[in-house]
Amino acid sequence: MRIGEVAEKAGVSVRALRYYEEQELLQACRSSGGHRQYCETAVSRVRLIQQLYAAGLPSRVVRQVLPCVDAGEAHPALLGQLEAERVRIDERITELLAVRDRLDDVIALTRDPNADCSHLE
Amino acid sequence: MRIGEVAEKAGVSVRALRYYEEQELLQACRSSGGHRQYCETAVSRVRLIQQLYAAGLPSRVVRQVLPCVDAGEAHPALLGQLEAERVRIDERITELLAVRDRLDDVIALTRDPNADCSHLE
DNA sequence: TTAAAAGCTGACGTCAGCGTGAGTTGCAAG
DNA sequence: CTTGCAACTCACGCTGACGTCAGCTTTTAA
Repeated sequence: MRIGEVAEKAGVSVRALRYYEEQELLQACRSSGGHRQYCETAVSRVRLIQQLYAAGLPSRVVRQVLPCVDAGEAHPALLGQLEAERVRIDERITELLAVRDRLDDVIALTRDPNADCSHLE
Repeated sequence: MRIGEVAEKAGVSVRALRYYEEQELLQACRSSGGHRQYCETAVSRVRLIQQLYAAGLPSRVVRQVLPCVDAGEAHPALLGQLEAERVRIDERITELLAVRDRLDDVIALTRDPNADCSHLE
């Protein structure tokens, strides 16, 4: 596949794909003319990268995590970092749930002034 | 309270508090010499601001949302935006849960090669 | 009273994840 | 062959939430 097709299927920009390669997150071989050639798994790989970004991981961490997801295992040193990231993600989830509840209260109160407001303050 | 005390209690930098004031997220009256004076509620307000930032809201949205949380209600126009933000937060939570499960699988496999790997690929 | 600590106001620096030209080349269709 | 889109490589720009340094003033502890 060529870069434009991967970009469209994965829902990201061409620029983003070049950036991922620069960050060593996504490999591509080259045609004789220097054009990038992606294999079929590239699309799901890009989706995974996006997911990890969405989880707040910076690219240097993504770069370390990706091979582990591929291999299904991690070096002991990395394992600690993975667990730390897991904790951070868990904290993010907890925060997001709290904020969501708070937003829900505001929305509910706006619609019905007698609604329960257990999460406010 | 003075700015240093608020910063310490809320666990943010002094610079951040000045930035919040600049963004009109946090008010402070001034002493005769020009030093900021915060009321007691400032600390929890800062925590709320941090929470909203953590939810991915940019400061212009936080600026709109804060009075609604205070009042427990929102203007109709804003209500739509709040609901949109709620949806976005919900999506983030779903993504984070997926990534967490994936990380869990890698961690589990690393510790025990026979573990279940239902979330990988 | 005086020195240290804490605050003040600019204003520039940073970092990540791309966006956005500019100028050049590859490649498939007519 | 040539046309025209798609890709290529620099390389600078942008945005947001602060960090940080400079130079000066206020407050507080000794």
